[in-house]
Amino acid sequence: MRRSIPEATVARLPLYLRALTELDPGVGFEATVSSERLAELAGVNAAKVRKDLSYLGSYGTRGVGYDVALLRFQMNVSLGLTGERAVIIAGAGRLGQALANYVGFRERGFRVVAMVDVDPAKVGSNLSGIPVLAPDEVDQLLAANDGCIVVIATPEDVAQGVVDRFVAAGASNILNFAPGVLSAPSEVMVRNVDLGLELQVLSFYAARKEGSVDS
Amino acid sequence: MRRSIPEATVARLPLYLRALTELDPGVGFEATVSSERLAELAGVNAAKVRKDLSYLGSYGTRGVGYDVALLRFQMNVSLGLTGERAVIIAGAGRLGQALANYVGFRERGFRVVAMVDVDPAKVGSNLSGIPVLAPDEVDQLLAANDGCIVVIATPEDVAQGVVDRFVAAGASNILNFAPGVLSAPSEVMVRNVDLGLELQVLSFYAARKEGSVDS
DNA sequence: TAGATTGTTAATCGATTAACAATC
DNA sequence: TAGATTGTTAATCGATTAACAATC
Repeated sequence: MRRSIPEATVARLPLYLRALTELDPGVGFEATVSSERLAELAGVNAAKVRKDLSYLGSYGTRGVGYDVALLRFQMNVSLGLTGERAVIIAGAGRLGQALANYVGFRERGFRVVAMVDVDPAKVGSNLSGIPVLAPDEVDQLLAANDGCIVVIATPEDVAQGVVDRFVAAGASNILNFAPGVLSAPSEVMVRNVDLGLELQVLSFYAARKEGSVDS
Repeated sequence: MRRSIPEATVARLPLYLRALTELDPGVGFEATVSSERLAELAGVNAAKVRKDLSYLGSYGTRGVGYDVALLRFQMNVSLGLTGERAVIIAGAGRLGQALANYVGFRERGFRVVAMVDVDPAKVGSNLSGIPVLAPDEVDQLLAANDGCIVVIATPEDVAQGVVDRFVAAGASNILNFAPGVLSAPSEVMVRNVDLGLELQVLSFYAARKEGSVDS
């Protein structure tokens, strides 16, 4: 029975992986790293690093530190990044296409295998080498890509319907770019990236700075 | 002396604004709303709603609820959304262009006034009606757009330099899409959206589901 | 052995939520 | 007045961090 890892910890694992990747560029460059140094690279507290890493197992050596290559490997295992992971993008509009071509995905071991769109003018074509499929091919697509991640890049008003369709086809990991609250069964992991919300939060702080000039 | 509002609360204000906007579609449709109902629409706890809203001031009436139109207006004031707010996008690549055309920004009162790029082939042109400027026009651009938000959509390796340049020109609110830890003076608000990180977090949960099948 | 650093416990902190007095 | 619902206090919860025993 595995302990469950706090979501806040999970969200920091990619930061540690990035730091480890920077430390491990060649052969025997920096063999070990302390929690202190790793914390500095990831921009967090050293105690937090040790606590987070202890959830993954005991990969450090007291008095020495963490073996960079080993920890990096284990981190990849924990994050399920040992092979290539398939990504399917719902919505082949501007955002969908930008995401499909985002090099940051490929660099991190993700492969966009298909886009799905309702537009008959797009279906059947290849956009930057990525095939565009019709919605009625979703079942087949999901069956062929076990453990894939579905990215929702459709207009807001159809997002819930699209999610329902993908969940029915077996999707269980969703990254949603459409604004608004989506509902999905609790065993389906949904992460939301709301670009408008991010701007509104920044607008709040911008307004605050303006406000404090006078009064 | 204003109380400072917790960041977690600030991040929820846009959710409340969205809910209020749904409730307020015409004249006298739903005049008031209870914290209970608002909580349901925003997908949070009712006590949290009341606590969050109390930071903005006392806009409710005991026994009655919140006046939808009034609260919506005050929310817009708090979020600095009473006028149009300028957005400047650094990087006119695929992601930058997708963001520049993202309708969700315009719908929420943001206006992309310019993109900035180093590519001489793009500088001076209009991409979807948005002018592309050269880096040496940044000072002028920032001076002309007080309280603007700068979006970093450049490659990772130049992001820090771009941030430094914009901060020197007076930018104080940054939405960063480049992976990695950016440094900026503490008075500059930086929010990070790391698309690769989001996928890695989902990959973690996907791996977990696979793992629990066997073993 | 002495110095360094992990892994973990215990203390601290902040955010969430329940409860309720205030009051419409 | 009775019922409803806010605004706020106090209790709870979980996450962060300091501290230190274990141990290389």
